[in-house]
Amino acid sequence: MVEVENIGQYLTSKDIRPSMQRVKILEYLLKRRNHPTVDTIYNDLKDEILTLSKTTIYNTLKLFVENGVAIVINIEDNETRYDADTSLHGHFKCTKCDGVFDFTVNLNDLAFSGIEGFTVNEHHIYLKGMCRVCKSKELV
Amino acid sequence: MVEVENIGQYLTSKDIRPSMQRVKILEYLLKRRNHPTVDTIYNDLKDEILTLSKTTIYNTLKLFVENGVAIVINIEDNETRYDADTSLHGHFKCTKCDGVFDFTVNLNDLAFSGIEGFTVNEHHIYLKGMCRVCKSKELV
DNA sequence: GTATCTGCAAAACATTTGCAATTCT
DNA sequence: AGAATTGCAAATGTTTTGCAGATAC
Repeated sequence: MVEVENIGQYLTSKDIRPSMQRVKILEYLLKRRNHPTVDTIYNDLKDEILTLSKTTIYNTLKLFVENGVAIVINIEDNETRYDADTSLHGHFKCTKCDGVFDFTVNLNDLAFSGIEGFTVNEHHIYLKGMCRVCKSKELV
Repeated sequence: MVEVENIGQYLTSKDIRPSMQRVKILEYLLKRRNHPTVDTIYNDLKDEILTLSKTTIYNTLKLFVENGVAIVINIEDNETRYDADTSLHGHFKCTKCDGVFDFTVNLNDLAFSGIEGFTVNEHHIYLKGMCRVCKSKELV
């Protein structure tokens, strides 16, 4: 669910008690859509939630992932990012500005061979390159 | 190149001096095709190369990736794996046996939308689920 | 003999764990 | 009160860095 009007209600429907920290973290993910790391979330929320600890962010994100509220993005090996959009979509990372962008994946246009008979539960599709904005800046 | 007859020559063509450690590590990757972590490589080669250190494996793999001899596989957030097959293909991880399998990906232009005008340099396509062997064992 | 490469030890990071204090119901 | 949650501090595990010795050209 990317459009969430009542975060507390949404968390409850996912069997997660809506504590203040959990609501704020999910709200952050849904509003920013910046595919943040734990560190990014911590730095952006620590002024709003003065007692916030990284442990709580780790605990919360783990809970979110287990209960289908968020997914893990492993587009880079030295940073684990999170996304509250759990629908099937791809992630593009611009190696120039380090931004991560969502894109639509049409599975019907992707043909996989060599894993016939396998059961697929998760799709992770990552692309890397240069985004349009960085490309236009290169031309200057 | 997955079929490499002369590893030393191949490394030289990639501007990498073929030291004994580098040749052995690449040979390992090409023969095993097991998408290993640094730790796996270390444990499998330490008896053959008694003085081998993990630092050398880290150094070597970094060099391989920079020079297009290997690619990084980030299918799991707690383990960085490597593959000496640098051609476009996908990786399937069985969450039951933890095996990683290669598969062929046929990319169609229509497959991705929302990143028009972006330049794509790398494709990372990861699937997770259960492999055929583990599925057959489940039925018992 | 000078560059490069290797590998030990220490440092740097990210993540997890143990546990006590706090907060909910 | 009792259960769940938070957050500090310590532990763990992986990767990087500094550097001295070994090796190659």
